Amino acid sequence: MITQDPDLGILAARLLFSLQREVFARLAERGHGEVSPRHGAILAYLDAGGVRATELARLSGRHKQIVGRLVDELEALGYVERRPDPADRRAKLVVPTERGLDQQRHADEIIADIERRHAGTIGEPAYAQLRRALMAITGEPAAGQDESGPAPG
Amino acid sequence: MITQDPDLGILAARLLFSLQREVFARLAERGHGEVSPRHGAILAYLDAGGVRATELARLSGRHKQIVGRLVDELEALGYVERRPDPADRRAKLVVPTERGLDQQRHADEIIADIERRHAGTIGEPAYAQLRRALMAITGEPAAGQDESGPAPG
DNA sequence: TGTGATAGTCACATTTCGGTACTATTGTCG
DNA sequence: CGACAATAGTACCGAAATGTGACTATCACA
Repeated sequence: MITQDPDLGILAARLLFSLQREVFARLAERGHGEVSPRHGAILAYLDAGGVRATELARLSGRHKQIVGRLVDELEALGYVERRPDPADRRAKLVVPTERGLDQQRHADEIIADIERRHAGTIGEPAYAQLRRALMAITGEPAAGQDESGPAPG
Repeated sequence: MITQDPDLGILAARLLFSLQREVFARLAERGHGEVSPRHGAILAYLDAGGVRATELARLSGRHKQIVGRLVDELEALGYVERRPDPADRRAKLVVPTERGLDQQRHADEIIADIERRHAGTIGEPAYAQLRRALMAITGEPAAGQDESGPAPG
């Protein structure tokens, strides 16, 4: 419970928030200072082919109203646009713009850089195994809330 | 970016939020349904000897006003109490009550159970190494915000 | 064709958060 | 010893984020 032997929740919180801090700070240096970690829940799941809002809500674990609002903001900032889904006239596809794709490329680079640094800290094989272990443990997208709330006790 | 090859942020978010969901759901079944993940930032760092609010703010990465409010709530719920710090008359120690200690014991059990399950999934040695790797990578408490904000893109 | 379910949005209330300002106390430096 | 900057904690207030319920349009299926 103490810093000496932190529980899994503390470790996960540290991992997530230190990553968020660094990613968005470095994104800001590269001309993407208007997106906040809040938008990450959307940005992280964008696909060039477009994704439905409902699917984004499912993946990110947020309510669809919140997804709608985040998409509004990203649309106003020029990161995504809404296009009608040819397969379903009720639905709209959230598609990244050129700026959105640029953000995605930068975010990928930054995260890759961070991952390289971690690999350097604990060794390539250990890092590769960490990644595999995390993927095995966290099977599917978190269903409840995906992006907020404190660490468990 | 896609579920197939999720980035580190997505993995960290899944790990944290799935853990939070389960821990607090199971705490609710054990008579601790009034504490929410928000309180986790405090509960996770409580110590029977008492911790100063400023220290809790530093550990959890939250503003001291927020820590004050969370402590207010936990105090009203009977989980902690404020005692004057004999070493500094400005400061107060946040000390867990018997109920707070009970919550801590339950939370520890639940987390231990989850960790056992994970160890069963990927194997004891792999899980032990996962834990070591996480501790090595996440050196000190997250400085910025510790407990909220979406996943990075 | 009719019925229930789904995609998305609007509007409202509630909760949560961040910044400024303030008091009390401490430590430090002349 | 006395002044002054720094720290611990709190109160207040506006801003931001979230959650709920209701509504329209469209789809799927019987």
